[in-house]
Amino acid sequence: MGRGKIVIRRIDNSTSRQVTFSKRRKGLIKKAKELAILCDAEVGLMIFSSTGKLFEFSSNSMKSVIEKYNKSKEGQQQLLNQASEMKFWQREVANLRQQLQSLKEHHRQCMGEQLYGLSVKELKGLEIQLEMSLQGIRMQKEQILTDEIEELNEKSNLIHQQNMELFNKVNLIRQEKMELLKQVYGTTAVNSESRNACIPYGMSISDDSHVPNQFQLRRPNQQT
Amino acid sequence: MGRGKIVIRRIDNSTSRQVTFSKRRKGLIKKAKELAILCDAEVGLMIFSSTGKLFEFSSNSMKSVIEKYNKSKEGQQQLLNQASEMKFWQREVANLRQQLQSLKEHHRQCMGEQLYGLSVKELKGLEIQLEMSLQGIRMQKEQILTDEIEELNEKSNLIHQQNMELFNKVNLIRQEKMELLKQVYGTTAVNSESRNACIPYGMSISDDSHVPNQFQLRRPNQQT
DNA sequence: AACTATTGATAAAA
DNA sequence: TTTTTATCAATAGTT
Repeated sequence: MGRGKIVIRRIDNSTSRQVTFSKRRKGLIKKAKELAILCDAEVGLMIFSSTGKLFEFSSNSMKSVIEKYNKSKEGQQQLLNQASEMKFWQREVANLRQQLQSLKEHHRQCMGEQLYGLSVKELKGLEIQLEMSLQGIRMQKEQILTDEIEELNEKSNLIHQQNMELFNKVNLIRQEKMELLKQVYGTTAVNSESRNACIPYGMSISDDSHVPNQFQLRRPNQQT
Repeated sequence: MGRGKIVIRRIDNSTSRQVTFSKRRKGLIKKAKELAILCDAEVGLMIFSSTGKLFEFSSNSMKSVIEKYNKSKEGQQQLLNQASEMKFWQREVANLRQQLQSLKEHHRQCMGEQLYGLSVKELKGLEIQLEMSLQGIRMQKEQILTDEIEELNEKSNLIHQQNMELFNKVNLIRQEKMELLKQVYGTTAVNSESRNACIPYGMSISDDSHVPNQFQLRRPNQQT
């Protein structure tokens, strides 16, 4: 049908191909429409050009045609698989919601709310549970505090030791200095200087504890 | 193209319609095929006869054509809707799982487990929370017990009252009987009978409480 | 299903 | 792209 017969193979000339596409596409859609009307058929036609542009015709809606197609190919096609997968996720959601709901309720009861429906026995169970929990928490708390105090004590001991060493060093140096002064000026001038002897804050030579006041913490085994 | 022109409307004659369907369907599919080859296009064609039988042509696979179609109609069509709905449910599942997870963890911490990462401050918070919960639970428990005791006391009072009434009735009847005996036999025979007077268990006439022993329960306001 | 007169589709050109 | 026009293909009605 045309000025000459053609063989059915890809048209090489791009322009010519485009023109033919336009004409034949129109014709195909027209014929599809006619078939649907004349023969009371349901037709769906999708055409993508080589550049990806979509042209379509459907006697009703393309959606219903595709649905019908998928239904017709029942059991093996994507749509049904998707449907069952969707059901799976929906069931999963329902299940999780229920779990969450019941856990929330239980948790609330543990927190002393919504107790109205519970029996004395159930309440007693909750009470015992909470007492045990409380005990665990208190033990943990005390453990942490104990550890902290121990650590602080060790630090304080270390610092005190350093302090004592420095103190001794200072006294040693002063003594050496006094010896030198004695050699230079004689004995009288030395005694007045000893009043300014270097003594750490809160510590006297007669103090036997050898621990400065600011580090005098309670020992762990003395606490509550 | 035929022996005569026709108008495009549903063919009334069933046989004629069937024949035309067969011819035009073949032609349509042929032309679709030609378009696909000549113009390097992707074509999908679905035809349902009025009796529901499916005829199809697709240049590649119908599945890929439908997928391409849906992708082309992005956001509005069924398949994508299904995909996005699926994504919604999957997100919902992930979300719920996380909620459940964190609630479980919190609950476990409330129950005195998995306390290793918590600070003293957090532990103190938990402790206070649990103490409050415990208080609530104990109050609820005691409320129930109090209510039960009150109810029992009311019941006991009622029963006791009935008991007293019956007791009085019995004594009245015995008195009447004694009067009758007195009239019949004189005074001597009567005294021996009075030893078997009907007295309720645990109750004597001199007992001022008027409450039988088995119902002597602690009053609610006397308890701990 | 086959035949054919006729119409409709379209290749090539503009 | 669309129109024109010469030709071929599709098919309506018939057998």
